[in-house]
Amino acid sequence: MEPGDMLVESRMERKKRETRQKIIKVAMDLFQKQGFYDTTMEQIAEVADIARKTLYNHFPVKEAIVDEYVRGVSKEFAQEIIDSVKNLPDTKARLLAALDKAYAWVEINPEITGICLGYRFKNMCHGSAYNEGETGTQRIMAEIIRYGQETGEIRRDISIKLLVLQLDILRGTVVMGWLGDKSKYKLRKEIAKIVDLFIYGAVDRQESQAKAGGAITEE
Amino acid sequence: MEPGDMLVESRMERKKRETRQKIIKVAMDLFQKQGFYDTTMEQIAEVADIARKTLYNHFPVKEAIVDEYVRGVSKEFAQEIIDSVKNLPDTKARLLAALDKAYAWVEINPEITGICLGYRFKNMCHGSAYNEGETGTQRIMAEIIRYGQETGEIRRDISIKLLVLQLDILRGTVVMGWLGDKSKYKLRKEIAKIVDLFIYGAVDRQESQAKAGGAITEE
DNA sequence: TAATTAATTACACATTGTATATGATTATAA
DNA sequence: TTATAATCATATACAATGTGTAATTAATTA
Repeated sequence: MEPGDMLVESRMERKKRETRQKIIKVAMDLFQKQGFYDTTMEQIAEVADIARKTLYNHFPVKEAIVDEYVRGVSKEFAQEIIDSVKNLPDTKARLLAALDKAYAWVEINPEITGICLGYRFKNMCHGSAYNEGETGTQRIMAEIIRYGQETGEIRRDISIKLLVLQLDILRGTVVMGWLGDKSKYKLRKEIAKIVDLFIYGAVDRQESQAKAGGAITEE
Repeated sequence: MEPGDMLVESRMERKKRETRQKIIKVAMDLFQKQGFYDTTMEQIAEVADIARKTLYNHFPVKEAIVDEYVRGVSKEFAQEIIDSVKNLPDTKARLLAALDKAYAWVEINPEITGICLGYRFKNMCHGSAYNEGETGTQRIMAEIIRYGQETGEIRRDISIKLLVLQLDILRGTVVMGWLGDKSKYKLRKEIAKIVDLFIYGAVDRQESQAKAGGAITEE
């Protein structure tokens, strides 16, 4: 036994993690090549060289593989996105810029995005999809909102958690809508509306609207 | 051929509708008796006295039965809820009262509610769950918001459709959260926060908050 | 009545996800 | 080191979902 071994993952834990990683890699490759719905768990197991039942031990449903993959990707990009919007003038600009970067990825991976969002929304009431661990996007939004609260721009009588939840849900909804009809909506424009609504609310505030230089209007 | 026959539904259409209604009734009875997940499509078909394949012709997945049932119930109650909140002082009070009534039903039917919301959220990008026909709850919220716009209380630079969508999603999210942990959250209190956030937004408006008599605070 | 259209049905099938028992590895302790 | 328990992988079997196809039945139209 080497020093610090009990802090590091044991051999068993490591092997398990390696299997998970391999499953994710194999599965995502297959999804990309032949589509999510035309790829069976059987096939994934075969290519990953494990039993089908073992696959189910790691991921209870096929969607869970996509979910974990997306979590990984978004966590990877979270910090650099946070850094890149830090110096923008206000919360609205920061949110728009951050979501804009996130959607660059979404536009390239529409199918994966749809699967993942559908899975998370469906299981929203169970811990797995929405409570276990913060998403990269959620962390980004939490940082931006926390900073907005510190600077006095965002109200402090509502918890960050609830604010992030609201924003995250709205974001997801817009993306889902866009996925259903990509021609109709311009993703960025829709997001701009939602962010404006999130920050200023549905109330009609003549004076504040003037101050903000006019809100986004519908065409 | 009797007069006005082409305006009325034909025999075939009527029989089809009757079959659908029978399926819904049979299924909901079974769900109530033995739970949603312990009821199979086979069993529903058997009790409804139709072939399993016929059942799938009417409802592509089991959840769709629940969805249509809930749509029916909510449409039934929509008008009377709208009427009952008409004379309240402002939009916020109207929304709270309306949602309060809706949640009386939710609290009695948690399983059905969860199934239905999960199904709608999952298929948000396809027409079926969120675009085909207005929900009762959506109609209620649309009416209240439209009235709020007329009286100048709610901003008019964002379409009713988008406002309703946002509100509907937030509502659904809160309910889903509550379903996952009924002990922790008081449904009404959570809703009150969400409605406040929806109307006034995330921005910190010192003067308006004073005017509104203080916003809802977290405990 | 005959022809056409639509719905129901029976049948077969691929796939999903679970339950159960068994073998293989690893961690823990005597 | 050996024994023991725990954990993961596996094989097998199974109930259920959802789909595709073709045959049958019912309803509409001419």
